[in-house]
Amino acid sequence: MLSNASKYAIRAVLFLAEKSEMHQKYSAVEIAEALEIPNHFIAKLLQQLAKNHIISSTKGPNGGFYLNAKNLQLKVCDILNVIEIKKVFEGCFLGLPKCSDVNPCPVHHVVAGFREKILVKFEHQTIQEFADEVKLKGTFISHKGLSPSI
Amino acid sequence: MLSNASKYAIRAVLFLAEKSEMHQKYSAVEIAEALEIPNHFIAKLLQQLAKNHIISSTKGPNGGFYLNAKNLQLKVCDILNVIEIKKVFEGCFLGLPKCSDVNPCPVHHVVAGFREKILVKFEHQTIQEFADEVKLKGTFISHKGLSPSI
DNA sequence: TATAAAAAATACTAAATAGTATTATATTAA
DNA sequence: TTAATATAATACTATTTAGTATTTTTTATA
Ligand code: SF4
Ligand code: SF4
Repeated sequence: MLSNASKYAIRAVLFLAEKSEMHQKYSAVEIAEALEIPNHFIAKLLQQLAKNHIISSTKGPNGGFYLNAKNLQLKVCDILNVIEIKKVFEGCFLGLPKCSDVNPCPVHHVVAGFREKILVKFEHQTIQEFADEVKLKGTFISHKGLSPSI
Repeated sequence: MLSNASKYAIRAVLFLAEKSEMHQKYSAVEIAEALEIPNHFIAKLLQQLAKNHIISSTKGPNGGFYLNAKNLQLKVCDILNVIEIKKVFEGCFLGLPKCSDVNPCPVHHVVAGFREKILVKFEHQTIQEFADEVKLKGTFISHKGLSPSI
């Protein structure tokens, strides 16, 4: 549903959000290692995000990526709008035409309901809030030392 | 979420299910034209389905693809098991590790709920039932003459 | 001001998915 | 038994997504 690129980007931003209180910067390499994401791949994504002012960066020694106060108030879907080219929640789940509540397909209510809910989440929840929720609930964003559960 | 291949396959089977009362056979070309799907692509998918006994076929003049009574009692997910290589509903939506109800990610309940529901649909609803529901509710499975709504 | 650290930019390879073309085989019916 | 029709099989090309490598630019600091 989401591309690897989008998933990586979200996790990287969550990582930076979690660290944002310390006002420290993290290099692409550090982030890649922490999240076990391909080094150069995440670097490219971070650059795209920085270019679009979703995250912040400074070059040179002691430089790196970080989130400022403004970044933290952006929405989760702002990340997706940069990384995910094709709109994620568009297009028919079954490739059928003319979807509507009038002539719904057998999965209409399940799919439409899901899309509605996840979209509201992504459009309304700030990166800050998202990260806080992750922290509060003890969700792991790093695979390190964990065997995959799914 | 689903590949084009899976979507095409489902629509093709729905098409055959709808026609199954007439005990007529349809060539790959006819199906492709009716559903506006690439000719050779759907032919290949139909062959795979026939090989795995999800649909039936006969060669030669007046041959073609069709569904017998047994085919109609198969489940929708039987189609996906043939076409979709990687399991559709596995893997974390956000690429996070250790998903569970104990430490849920911010979209856990939305995603887990959706997966549960759609999986139940696909595993329990027969092709016959699926097609009947489509017919009853007037869902379009062909794009012909329709401008896309989404 | 030289050096090193890090982002930024560019260019590339690999793998997966999507789609096309060609040939072989089976079946029916004239 | 030959011709036509349709599936079946094989092999190919194109596009998208994923991932890698190399070079350039910026900047802190020694
Ligand atoms: S609800 Fe059904 S018809 Fe509508 S977009 Fe989703 S799968 Fe397609
Ligand atoms: S519920 Fe959340 S943590 Fe679990 S698989 Fe889905 S996205 Fe990942």
